Amino acid sequence: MFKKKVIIIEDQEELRYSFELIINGSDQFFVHKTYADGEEAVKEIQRTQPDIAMVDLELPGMNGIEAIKHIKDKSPKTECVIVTVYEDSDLVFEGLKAGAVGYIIKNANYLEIIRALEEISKGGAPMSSQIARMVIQNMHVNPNSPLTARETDVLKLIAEGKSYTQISEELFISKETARSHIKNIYVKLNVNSKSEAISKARKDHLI
Amino acid sequence: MFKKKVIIIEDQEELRYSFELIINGSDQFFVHKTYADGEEAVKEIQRTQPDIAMVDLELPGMNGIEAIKHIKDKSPKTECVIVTVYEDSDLVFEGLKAGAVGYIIKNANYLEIIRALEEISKGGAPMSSQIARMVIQNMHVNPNSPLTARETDVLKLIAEGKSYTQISEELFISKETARSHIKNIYVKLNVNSKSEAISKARKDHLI
DNA sequence: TCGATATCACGCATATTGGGGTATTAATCA
DNA sequence: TGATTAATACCCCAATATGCGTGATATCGA
Repeated sequence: MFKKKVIIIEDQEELRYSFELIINGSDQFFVHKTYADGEEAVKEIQRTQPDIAMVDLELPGMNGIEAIKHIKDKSPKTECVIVTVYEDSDLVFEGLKAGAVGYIIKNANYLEIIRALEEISKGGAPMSSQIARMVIQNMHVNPNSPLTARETDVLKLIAEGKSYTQISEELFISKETARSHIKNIYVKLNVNSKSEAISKARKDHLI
Repeated sequence: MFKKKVIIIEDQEELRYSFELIINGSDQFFVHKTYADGEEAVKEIQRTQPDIAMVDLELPGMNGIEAIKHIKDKSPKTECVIVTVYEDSDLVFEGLKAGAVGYIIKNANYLEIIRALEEISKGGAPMSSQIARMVIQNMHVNPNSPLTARETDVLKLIAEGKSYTQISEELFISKETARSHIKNIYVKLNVNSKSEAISKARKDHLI
């Protein structure tokens, strides 16, 4: 079995070196190269095509989020893992959205780092239960919706891009009834267009 | 320190009993009551107000998803944790959306169960790295968007519910230019309304 | 340097949507 | 039982969005 190729993007030299030592000490991974900034790593990414990129979020110049975006763009198979000191920052969240699959805290020990890389290798995602909670919270639907069940049905169809006519057909009601529901939805959500309703609904996790 | 109140909703008697034994054996949690179906648990939930509810997804009658929704509705402070045999089913995903904060597999051992409950207690979310990956995958943005940068800007504003006029104002372009971009977006996404564009964009994670 | 693509811009006809009303029925609840 | 709410349905008119056309400029890569 081949060792997986890892690159490290981390501006703190000490940390960079210690990660490198730990990873090169394992029998499943090896560090191909380390970088002190995102620019150079991104420049070479198409050639290097590493299996895993460990990316610090707080980088000088190009930040980690941007680096992750570029990496996933030019080398989609590379799995990015965030390296950060912060436990529950929005930055981590943004990094995950940009394409990272998990994160490692900076003072992780030998075992935690290797275990995280192993999890990535077998298709999992390393993250603390706190971050997991944050992510899950973000996908919860609001049980205290101001909308009625029927209005929620209609709103879901709006969010699927359906027209008045299509909505009325799918719910077996007249077009005018669909409109009535939609008008009520607009009043309750304090909006006045379908797109605004979708936006508000997503923001408030109503659907 | 008070012990946390736990209820168990699980139709398999053996499993129900073994969970109960394990949890009652801990010094941080106690089982207040166990249920073989969702209906009865939901009926009593307002009175019982447990700290944690362990909910099987494959229940006779009312399924686990519905049970979770009702529980979060009538006792929002109760943290629900999914109990299931399946590792990466859509059901788990639905359960998380409905309000669960994590999940436990049915053949988890003593330690895993207690650790999961502890994580919930301290505000985390217990889940396997596979489920975590699934959840994260679901929030990734697609780096291979067919849209240009400008079109993506426009699409984001559409998704925020902005009208042609508002979009043109925010981007300092004429209304007609905004329309041109939108027309191009519609062609590329193969849709013909703003709502449809939003729907497609979300499905394909373009924004 | 040619061709493709992105960006910007205008007009007109038609379709869809939104604002403001009104009204009936069934169910729920105080 | 009387009041309230949800769900259903219709009308008119104005505003907005969409379809189809046309065309200019700038940029980037073959």
